Amino acid sequence: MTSKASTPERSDRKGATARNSGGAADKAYRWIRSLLVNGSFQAGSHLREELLAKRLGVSRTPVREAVRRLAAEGWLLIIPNQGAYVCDWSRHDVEEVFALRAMLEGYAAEWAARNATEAQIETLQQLSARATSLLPGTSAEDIEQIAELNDRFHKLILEASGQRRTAVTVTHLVELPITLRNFHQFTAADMQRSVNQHQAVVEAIAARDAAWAGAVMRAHVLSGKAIFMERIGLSPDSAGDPADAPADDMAGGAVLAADRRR
Amino acid sequence: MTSKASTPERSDRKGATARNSGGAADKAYRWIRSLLVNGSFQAGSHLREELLAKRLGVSRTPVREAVRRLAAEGWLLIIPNQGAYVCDWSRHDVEEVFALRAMLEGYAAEWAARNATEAQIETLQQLSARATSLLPGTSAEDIEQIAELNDRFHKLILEASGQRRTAVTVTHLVELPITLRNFHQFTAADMQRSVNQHQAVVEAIAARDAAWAGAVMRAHVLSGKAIFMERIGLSPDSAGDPADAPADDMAGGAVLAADRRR
DNA sequence: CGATATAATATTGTATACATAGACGATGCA
DNA sequence: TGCATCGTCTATGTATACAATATTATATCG
Repeated sequence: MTSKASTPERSDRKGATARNSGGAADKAYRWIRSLLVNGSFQAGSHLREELLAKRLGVSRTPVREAVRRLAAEGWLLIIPNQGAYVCDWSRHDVEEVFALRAMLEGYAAEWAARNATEAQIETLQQLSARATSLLPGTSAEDIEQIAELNDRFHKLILEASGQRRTAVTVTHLVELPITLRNFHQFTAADMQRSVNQHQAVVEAIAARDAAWAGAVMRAHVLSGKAIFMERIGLSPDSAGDPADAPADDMAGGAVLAADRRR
Repeated sequence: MTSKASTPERSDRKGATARNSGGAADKAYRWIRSLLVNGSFQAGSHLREELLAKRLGVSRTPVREAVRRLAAEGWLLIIPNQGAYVCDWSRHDVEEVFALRAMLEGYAAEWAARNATEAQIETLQQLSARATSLLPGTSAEDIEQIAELNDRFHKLILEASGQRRTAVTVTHLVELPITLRNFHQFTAADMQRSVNQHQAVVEAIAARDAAWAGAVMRAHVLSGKAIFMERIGLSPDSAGDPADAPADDMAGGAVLAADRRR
């Protein structure tokens, strides 16, 4: 390892992060993913390459690439010679994702406590403070703002941890349940608690206490899971799925997924 | 979730596992991956689609798909409009991978202790026993056999855990460092220890003791890390990378990665 | 001689055409 | 009616052709 060969030095000019170019494939990727996040596709529906391509004004080739990528990230299930299907989420899947997030983000927080620069810690404090200042946060814009700050907070911790592979895995995991989360809102009490927990995470990292930071972060994620489950209409530990409104006909995208079969 | 729509019921006929078809794309995927595992490519080298395609006797299209998939799994780094480069592995990367494996495989072992069927436990015991019987295992075939049993053991635990997303993540993580591991052999003592640890894992699972199973598995993975680091020529906790023989010209495949640049 | 601009070349990205495999429906038969 | 087989048809899989972009070599200017 660490060969002397002419590696592009990794995160060079366009950087590893900058897979986001202006290409048609990336355009297709972002578009389809946004539809998945919106819930515009019914779970289990069959995505047809040509339909997507025509709708986007590109050929099947970049669409194929986007679809494969989304499948690798867990959004779609590809069956050979048959195509891509939108994954549906069992209660068990959701639980697994939160458990993984707790482990991995906890791990990242531990390393952030060790590796974060002073500037990064400063930024974390600012993000946390700004969220606090918005706090009662009943209006829609406030909620949007807090959610944005929340995202940046978590992303910065992943970055500060210096654990790259962990970061990309978590990023994929985090985005998946958004599909469902978007249909519900957090109560003021939930947000209060979340913001407080962020504050605690910052304290632990600033104190360079890895174990503390990890523990607080794990608690934070699992607390989020409880809220999530409740909002979804599932009690945090019972089975079954009562009242599972699929939130249909949104953005008119569902038509793309029209499935022949009954 | 759990929609009533006509999902292909997930792991149906060809199953989610059976992305391994006879298609050219899968053929290309397996071939390129085997070269990566063998270390036939020098780290940092540029993979040209047309070369790979010609060598395999297929067109660029399936090769492209395979390359993108390998990039998603962490083998390659794709830079837009520039192509795919073989990732090189820093000491830090290797450590992160083992840390993740310890977490995730430990988690899987916990769930295997809860969820494994009696038949699965029986199989685990058999795998462990067969490895024990091969034990001094000095010959090349013995080592090969033990490695094979080892793989099946770990895979079965992942399967028995019922944690699907964890399983696929781990599978990707596990395969990555093989690149380097293949160039070295475990000592008899190492294998003895590994086999013993497997035995302990089986015991814990058979006892349905999740905490125990998780702890033993985590210890097992981290023990493997120590062996790995030593074999690679890195002391388990010091920095620097002395004696980094790239093990060139293997299987004649390195020619594929001939890089113009100096 | 060195640096910069520019042309030539090579490689990736996208579109289109063709091949192949699975799905759906019709037909024949028990 | 129920079931199996066959044919058609749709969607995916692969190959090829073309376009756009990056890299390398060359030439020109300071």
